[in-house]
Amino acid sequence: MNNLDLATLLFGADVKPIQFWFDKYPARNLPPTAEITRLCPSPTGFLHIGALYMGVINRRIANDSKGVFYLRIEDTDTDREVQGARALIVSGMEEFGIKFDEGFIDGEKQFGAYAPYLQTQRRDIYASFARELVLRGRAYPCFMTREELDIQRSQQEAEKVRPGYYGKYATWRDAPIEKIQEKLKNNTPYVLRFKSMGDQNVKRSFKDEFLGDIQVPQNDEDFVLLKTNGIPTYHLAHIIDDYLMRTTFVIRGREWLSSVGKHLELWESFDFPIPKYGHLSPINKKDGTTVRKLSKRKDPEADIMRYVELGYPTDALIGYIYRLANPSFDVWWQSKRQASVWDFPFQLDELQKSGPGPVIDLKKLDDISSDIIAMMTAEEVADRMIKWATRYDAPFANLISSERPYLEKVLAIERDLENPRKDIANWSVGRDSIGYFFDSLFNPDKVKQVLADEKLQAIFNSISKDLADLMAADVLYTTDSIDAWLPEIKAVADQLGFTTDKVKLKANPEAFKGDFASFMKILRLVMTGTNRTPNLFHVLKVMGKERVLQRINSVANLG
RNA sequence: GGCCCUAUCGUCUAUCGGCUAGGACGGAGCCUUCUCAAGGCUCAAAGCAGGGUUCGAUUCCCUGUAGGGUCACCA
Repeated sequence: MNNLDLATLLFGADVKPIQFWFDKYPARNLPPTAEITRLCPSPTGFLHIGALYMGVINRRIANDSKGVFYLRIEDTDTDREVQGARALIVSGMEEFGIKFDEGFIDGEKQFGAYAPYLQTQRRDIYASFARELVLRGRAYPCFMTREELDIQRSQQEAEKVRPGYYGKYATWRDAPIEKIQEKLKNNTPYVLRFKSMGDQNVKRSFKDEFLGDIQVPQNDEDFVLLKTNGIPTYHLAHIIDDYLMRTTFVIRGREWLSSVGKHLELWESFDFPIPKYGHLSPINKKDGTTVRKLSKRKDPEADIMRYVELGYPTDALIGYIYRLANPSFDVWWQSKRQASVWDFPFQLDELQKSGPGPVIDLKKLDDISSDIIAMMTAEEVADRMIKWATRYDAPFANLISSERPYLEKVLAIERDLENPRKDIANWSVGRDSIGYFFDSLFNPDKVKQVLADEKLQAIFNSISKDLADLMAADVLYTTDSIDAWLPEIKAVADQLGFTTDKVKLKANPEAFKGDFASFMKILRLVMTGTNRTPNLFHVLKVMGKERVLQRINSVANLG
C-alpha cells in the first residue's frame, strides 16, 4: 500500500490531477509589479464596516499598482451561512462605489476568468489538491469522533500540556493501512488531516507587510484540511484559491496572525510561491470603559447600511475609512476639501499598525461629511437629499421634490461662499435644518410656544399688525446685498419702536421696545420657529413677501 | 495558562536618539456678527511603571503591568 493506493481509496480514481487546474487557470498576464488583491467575506449577515475598510484598501492597492481586485465569497461554513447575505455583500460594496474586477454581479451571477468565486462551488478543485497532499504523504484520514477529541483535550488540559492534535496525540497519523481500510469499509466518517513536519519549539521569521518582521513558531498541528462533509477548512481553501487566482497580496484581519504558521507550511507542502501577507487590526468601539471589536450582533454601527440610512454620503464614510488607514488624510483633506476622497494619495506603509486597532469616532465622520456636503452645489444637495428621503422619509421626499426650485433656492443660501455654510452632516437632518422653509412643516402654534418661552410674545402681539404692514415693502425682498438690505430692515425696526442706538436705549429703556437684535430675534422666530437659521436677509429673500406676510398673520391670528 | 502582537492628549495619530512632544476631531474662551453654521485667534489636554544602554531616551534593550489576538471539523 502506497500513497497512491491510499489516495485512490479516499478519493476514487476520477479526481482530476492538479495539472488540470493549472491548465484551466493559467497565470495572469500582468506586469510583475501588479498586485492582485481580494476581499473574502463570509456570507454571515450584513456587510460589516470592517469589510468596507478592507475593500477600500485592497481596491486602492490594486488600482495603484495597475493590478486586479476580486471578490471571493468564503462559504465553507455552511452552518453559519445566512440567506441573502451574498447579495448584501455585493450591493453594499456597490453602494459605496467599490468595484470588483472579478467576482459577483449580484448574489448569484459571477464573472471573471478564475470562476467560480464561491468556495462551495469549488469542491472538485479542493478534492484534487487534497488528493495531491495524500500523494505527497502530507495528508491522511482521521476517524476520531468529536467526543474522542474532546476527551483527549480534557486529558491534555489535566496534564497541563498544550491541547491539540499533534505529535503523539495525532492518533491516526501513522495508523496501519488495515485499520484505515476497515473504517472506510464501514463508512465511518472521517476528516482529512495535514501531516505536519514542523516543530513548535522552532521559530521562523515571517515578514508581515504592516507589522514588519515577526517571529512565529513553526506549525506542528495536524490540522483539518477537509471536514467530514468534504468541504475544506479555511486553511486549505485559502492556499488553493489564492494560488490559483494568483493573489499576490493577502490582506486580512489580525486574528489570522496566529495561523500563519499553518499557512506557511501548507504553501510549502505544495511548493507554491508564498504571497505577501498583511494583517490589519479590527475597528473597535468604546463600550462603557472598555474598548472592544465592533460586533456584528451587538453594534448597529457595524453595518455599513446604517450610515446610508442615517443619510451620510457614501464618500464621507470612504473618507473616514481613508482617515483610519492613513493618518495623513487629515493634512491632505485640509487643503483639498473640494477634491474627491478617492483622489487621496493613499500610502500603504502608513497603514496603522498599533495593536488594538482604532476606535470608531462618529464625530469625525460628521466633520468629514459636513465638509463634503458643504462643497456640493445646491442642485447636487437637492438631488441627494431627495434621493435619500425617497428611500427613508417618503413624506419629506414628496414635499421637497414637489417644490424643487424653491428647495434649490433654500439650499443655495450661503453656499457660493469661499467658506460655505456647513450645517448638514447627513441627509436625515434635512427636516430640522431646512424644514421650516416649507409651509406644511411650519407650525404657528409651535412658534407661539417658542415666543412665549422666550418671553417675547407680548412684544410681538403689540407690533404684529404694523409689522405685517411694514414687511410688505418690496425693497426688503429685492435688494441684492446685505449691505443694502440692512438699512431697510433697520428702518422697519425703528418704526416699530426698536432702536439700533444702544446708548439711547440704555439712557431711556422705557422709550423703546428693545434693541435691533431683539427685533431680529422676534422676526426670525416668527419666520422659522428657531434661532438656528442662516442670515435673515437670505431667509426672507428666499421665502418671498407673500410667505413672510402670511406667516406673520398666521402667528398673530392664533390669539 | 502557552504563544503572538501592541502601549503618546478624551479619540485618531506624528516623531525613523536631541522635544519648548506636532497635527486633526472633540472641548473651553475670545474676535466677527441680526441668530446659527462657518471662519480667524487663543487655551486646556499625552509619552503605563521600574531598570538598563547613551553626553542625551517617547524613540533602543530587559522586567513588570495593561490591552488585543489565538489555541475548532468558524472564518
